[in-house]
Amino acid sequence: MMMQRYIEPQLHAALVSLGVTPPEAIAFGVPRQEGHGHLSTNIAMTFAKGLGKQPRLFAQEIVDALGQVPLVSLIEVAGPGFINITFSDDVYHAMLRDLDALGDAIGRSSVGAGRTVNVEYVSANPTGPLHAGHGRNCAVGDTIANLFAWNGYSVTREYYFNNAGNQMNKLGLSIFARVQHRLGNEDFPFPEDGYHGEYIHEIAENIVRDHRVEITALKEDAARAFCRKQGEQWCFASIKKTLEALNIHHDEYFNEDSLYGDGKVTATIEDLRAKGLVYEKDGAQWFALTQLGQAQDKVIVKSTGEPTYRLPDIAYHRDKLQRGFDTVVDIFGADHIATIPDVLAGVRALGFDTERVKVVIHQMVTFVEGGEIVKFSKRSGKSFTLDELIDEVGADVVRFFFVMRAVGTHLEFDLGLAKEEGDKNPVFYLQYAHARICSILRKAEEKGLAPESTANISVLTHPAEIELIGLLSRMQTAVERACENVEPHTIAEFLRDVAASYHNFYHDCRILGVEPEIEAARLLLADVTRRAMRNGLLLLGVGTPERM
RNA sequence: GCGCCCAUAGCUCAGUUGGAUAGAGCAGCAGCCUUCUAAGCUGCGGGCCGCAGGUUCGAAUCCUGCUGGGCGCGCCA
Repeated sequence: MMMQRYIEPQLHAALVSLGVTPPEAIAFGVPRQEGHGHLSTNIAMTFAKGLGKQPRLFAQEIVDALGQVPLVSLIEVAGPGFINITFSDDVYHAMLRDLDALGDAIGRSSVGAGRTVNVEYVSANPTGPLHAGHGRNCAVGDTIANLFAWNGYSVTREYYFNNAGNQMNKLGLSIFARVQHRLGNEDFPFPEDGYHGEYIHEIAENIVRDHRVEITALKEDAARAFCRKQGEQWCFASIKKTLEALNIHHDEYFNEDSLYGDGKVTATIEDLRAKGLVYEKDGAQWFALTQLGQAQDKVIVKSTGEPTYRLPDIAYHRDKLQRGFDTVVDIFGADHIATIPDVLAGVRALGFDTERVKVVIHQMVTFVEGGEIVKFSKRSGKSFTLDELIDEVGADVVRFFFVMRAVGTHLEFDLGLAKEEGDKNPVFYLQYAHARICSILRKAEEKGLAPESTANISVLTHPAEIELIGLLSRMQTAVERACENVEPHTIAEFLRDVAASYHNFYHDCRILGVEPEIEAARLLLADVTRRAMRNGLLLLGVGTPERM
């Protein structure tokens, strides 16, 4: 598939003939600069010093040892000692054949075949609707899960939640107070740090409407618990509906509470204690993190007997590793950054290889419109929900905007640009390329033409055609690397390049109505491009419109 | 004060794991539709890659120290 396979064995042999032991994989790069060939290697420069030779001269020795290589039209030494390789068009034609033979599997890889991965994302507690900022975790997490799937891994998408803690009690109390207000008890105090959202009113209203008799008959404790349960159900329904709109579905909803039920929390602290990592101070149990190289010890069980979040988090990660996943991926926002080293140190102390755990931390999101920072919904003045964001700009734009930038950088979400339904919006650029191809294929069909694998593609020699094929041939590598480095934005970048290259090809090379042999070859190239674009968009969770 | 992340064109960001003359989009200017979708294409202008050292054939990229911004630093999660 990749170009380098047409030169690597020969290069390897040439190095051996010069008495050099080649590295396991010879490094190749695709030169940016026109005139530097299709592929380039710095192998001569990396060896020259150790051999006491001048890089350029050694490079020339390698080139001489290579001699003539089939399908290679030019090999030359350039710059400080690069070896630039220019292939004949035949290599591109062979690559296009290979791509076409993949059918709808273009961009897929099997590097992860037989391996399992658990990707945990979203994981918002059911205390309210998802807010707009949650969108990044949703889109990044789901795209990363897709990346693993496209690389052949068996993927479990997991949502971890806690419906038992203080926050849930606060939710219950807030709803209970609103219910009391509606039942005429207007002086009932609203909890100090309760939830003020509009949805609390909505939940209370539902309870009064549907459960008036029950709620008035219950004692206060039971009524509060009832409100909490109703709140949890409402919030979860809301969250799932929002995720559904983004086409996100989890396989597993893991309740933190279940870790207590089956004794895993207790077992975890006992195991840590057995290793001498737990001690008592001021009535609380402390986790001796300093013994594990961390800055300070932390409380792991409060003096009230309740664990802090660290303990169940360690138990949870141990559980995931014990479930046998080869890789465990956590998607967190930057606000959770401080907790990760503690949890990993705990898991490691329990004898697990934390190399298996990949933590992806995405930075925060700022919403901007017209140069102003947007923090609250214009409609309600309350917090800006993910639902509202989807309503305003559409699910495709939401998913794309949240993954188009590197996860490690702060993201500026330009609402003005996102709402733009025209040429300025980057997601439309990609979708337009796809729709444009589909349009051509429809037109071809009207003429009784269809893309055929048997087309004589050797007539594809235009630079725009060659460039497009070269780009498409790198898709699988792009998908593999995006997964390995957990960098979903590189897929967005890659697709932009493919779309641009296709638009160029479209502009320079007429497809329909030219000489039949060329028409057939270009039709096939267009269709291979369509399949690649379609797969890329699916990978990002973005729609693949056939008309725009 | 400590930890993690970030700093690249007027703005938003890429930068192929250390490579050759640092690239896109937007904004600005100038062009291209009697034929396949102009939501497209082409050209022009725009840079001390935050600052200062270091590592080496070679640094936007790696190391150290500064400066400026973000997120954390609880017996909250």
